[in-house]
Amino acid sequence: MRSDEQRPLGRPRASDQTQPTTESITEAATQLFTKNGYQTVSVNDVAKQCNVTKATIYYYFPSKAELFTETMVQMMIRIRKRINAMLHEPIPLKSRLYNITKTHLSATVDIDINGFMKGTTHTLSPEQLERINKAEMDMYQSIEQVFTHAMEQKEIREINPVFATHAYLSLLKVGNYNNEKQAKIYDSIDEMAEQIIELFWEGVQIKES
Amino acid sequence: MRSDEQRPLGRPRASDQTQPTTESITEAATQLFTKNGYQTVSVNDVAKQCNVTKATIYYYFPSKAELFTETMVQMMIRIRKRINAMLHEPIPLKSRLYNITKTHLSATVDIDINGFMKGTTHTLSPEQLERINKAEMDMYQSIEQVFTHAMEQKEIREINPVFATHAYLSLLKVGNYNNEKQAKIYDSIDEMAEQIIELFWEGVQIKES
Amino acid sequence: MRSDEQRPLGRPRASDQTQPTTESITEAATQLFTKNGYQTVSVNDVAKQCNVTKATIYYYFPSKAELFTETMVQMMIRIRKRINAMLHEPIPLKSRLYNITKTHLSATVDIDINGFMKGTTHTLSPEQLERINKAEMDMYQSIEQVFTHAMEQKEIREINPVFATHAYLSLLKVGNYNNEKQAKIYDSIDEMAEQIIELFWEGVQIKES
Amino acid sequence: MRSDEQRPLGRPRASDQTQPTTESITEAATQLFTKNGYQTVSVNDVAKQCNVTKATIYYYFPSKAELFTETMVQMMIRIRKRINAMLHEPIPLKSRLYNITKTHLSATVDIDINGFMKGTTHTLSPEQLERINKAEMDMYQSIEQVFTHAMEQKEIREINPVFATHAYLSLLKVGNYNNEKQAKIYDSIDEMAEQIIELFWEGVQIKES
DNA sequence: CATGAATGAGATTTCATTCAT
DNA sequence: GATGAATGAAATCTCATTCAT
Repeated sequence: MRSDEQRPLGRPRASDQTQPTTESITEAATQLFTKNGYQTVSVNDVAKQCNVTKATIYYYFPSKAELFTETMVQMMIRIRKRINAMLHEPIPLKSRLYNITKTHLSATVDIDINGFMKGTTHTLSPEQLERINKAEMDMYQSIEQVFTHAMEQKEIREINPVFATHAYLSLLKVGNYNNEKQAKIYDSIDEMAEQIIELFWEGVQIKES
Repeated sequence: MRSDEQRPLGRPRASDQTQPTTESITEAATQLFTKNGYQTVSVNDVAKQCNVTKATIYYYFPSKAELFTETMVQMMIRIRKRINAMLHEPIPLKSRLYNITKTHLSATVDIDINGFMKGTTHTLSPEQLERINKAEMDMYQSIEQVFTHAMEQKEIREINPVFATHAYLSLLKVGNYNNEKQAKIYDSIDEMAEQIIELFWEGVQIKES
Repeated sequence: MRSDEQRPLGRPRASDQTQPTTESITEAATQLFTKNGYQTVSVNDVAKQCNVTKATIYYYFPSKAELFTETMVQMMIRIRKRINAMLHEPIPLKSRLYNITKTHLSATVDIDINGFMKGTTHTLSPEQLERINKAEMDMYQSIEQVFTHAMEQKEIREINPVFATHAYLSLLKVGNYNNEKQAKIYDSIDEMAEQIIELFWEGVQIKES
Repeated sequence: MRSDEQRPLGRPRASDQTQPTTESITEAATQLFTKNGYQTVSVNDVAKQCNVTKATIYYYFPSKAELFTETMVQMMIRIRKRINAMLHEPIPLKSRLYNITKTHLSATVDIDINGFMKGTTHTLSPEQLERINKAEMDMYQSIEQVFTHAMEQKEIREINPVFATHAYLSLLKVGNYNNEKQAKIYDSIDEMAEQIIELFWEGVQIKES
């Protein structure tokens, strides 16, 4: 179809292979879904973004809902891994959180699950909702565990670890807000991260009486 | 569900009016949009919820986008007023925040603007986006002012008031999370509010050196 | 509703009365229908143009189709009268036709019945179509008679008078074309009229053998 | 009319294809639009006429306006070609015009552009209007050139060729009128054509003084 | 006399999905 | 493995029309 760029004969070299189709699709889907939400993004949008046709997507995924589910779950698994790695470095908890914060603020994808789940409840099957939910929970769990551990070590004060986790992640989103709106709160990611950690850390620190 | 109360053509008799139609529409729209987001909710959904037809909605609002915009703006104005009133009671800032938190957690509507704005950027006109944006900013501003004032009064530590505002509101959303998911973090709203305020307050308090 | 322009008390003076409502409606309708055709013009368009509401139009006319029919018929009656008057002045036929042509070219309304009747066949009732048809025929008839008479007087050659009529009116429309398109054929109405009559007259003249 | 030949989902089998779908669509559209005008004809009407669904039409044409534009332009190109061919046969101009007239009167499609353009100005984009306009102009141009040439050859008298063109086409439409109304002017197409050419030719002939 | 409120039917358009190739 | 062609269902929006006031 693109006759101007004739492909040479023979098996293409490995380096020429850019990416298996499934991956291009998932990648495009991740980007679009997290940015615009489930309803707004059409299967065609995803197809265009990765230069295939709608039908190709249906060759790999049985439905839009499934594509979304898979995409979301995979994304959360990736995020969990990334967080997990940083969560177990041999440095003080505050520093670990600081690093995670910085990494997250520089990442393009958003962690605001609730945001792009808006309005999927009626469309996704219970089983799919459950899978996403599980992935989300898993993502939180390692953080919760770290908080629980830190509490035992008296590194932080007595606090519901689930609450602490959500409070922390919630504050992370303030950083995302920073990116989207025209009026930035802080100029640099570093400063933003520092302020977030500062507030959170004071909030969960052991109170000196 | 429809045929039991088939409304006749033409103008309805004046007698049994309980609420002006515009209000029923806005009310239904607020509920649906905040719960499910812009794209998911169809004009027909709104119509059904308030027992009128699609056409009636288009009689009052020129387009879905405009209905959404109006609804969001009005909602934010209401929230701002409510917050504003509580923000200026003659009690310590921490108590005022606690009250706001409690009120907000018991309210049905959500403050997670970013959430239901997902995917509206392509659909709403720049002018509409701007209106919503302004209403959002206005909503934040009074909180910002209170923080600025509190800083001057040495009630809280030196901190960017915009950041403080967003951090506070972000933590509020942890409460909404509490409502939606099956696994509640805390059983009572009071406890939830206490924990939120506790964390936030420690985070912004003047540090004793 | 327009509080800035308070109407004085008492019965308004006769001169203040601008026009009976029916007439404003017919006038507006004539303008819009002839310019844009039946389907394109909504009842609301007509209402706006004459500063009343849709309901008012329905107070005077039972349906859009009827409004259209009435409007068209009245318009054709007016045109017929105008043509008729000029058709019986005591001057040579060629001059009479020239005058009619000039008058018609300066008039705003269009005589291209077929044009704005496009697509009304399915919408108008047979009876309404018939009324319009009759008015159209009546409009033509007086011209036909004049041609028949002229033939008897050997003022023009033997020719089917119905054909002559339509040929003449057809040529008239060339003038309307002149108005609408950007590239005018002739600058002045006079010149246009002259050329039309010249061509037509030569075409129907008695051939000198 | 629908249920007897319920077409299954998906791509149809290749075997029994008589005509590419695009062509069926354009054909149906040409017929309907020229007969009933833009506004009256719904996309569904076109779809039904060529036994596909609305969605299929939108698969090939991005909008109704575009379908209309394409249809009109293609039709005018076809007409132009047909006229052009006859316009350059090596016979006297009067005979060529006679042939064109006869052919046109037997054709089903109408040349009355203004007629089915009624009310499209507000709906079509300027670019679409421009395309149609250009096709129309192109259609006229070859006729104009022939008249200009004939004038130089003293085959016809001095006359504005644009005017002559429109006058000729206008007279052609008298023939269409003949077809539509119940009361025919002449019984046979041949006679109609003769009369039209007779009138026109006398009208543009060199005057013997 | 005139209008505001409401509706039913239908128009245009989008989109997830299917299927033969 | 990938795609072009086609569709059904639904969404947004328009409009002629009705009716109580």
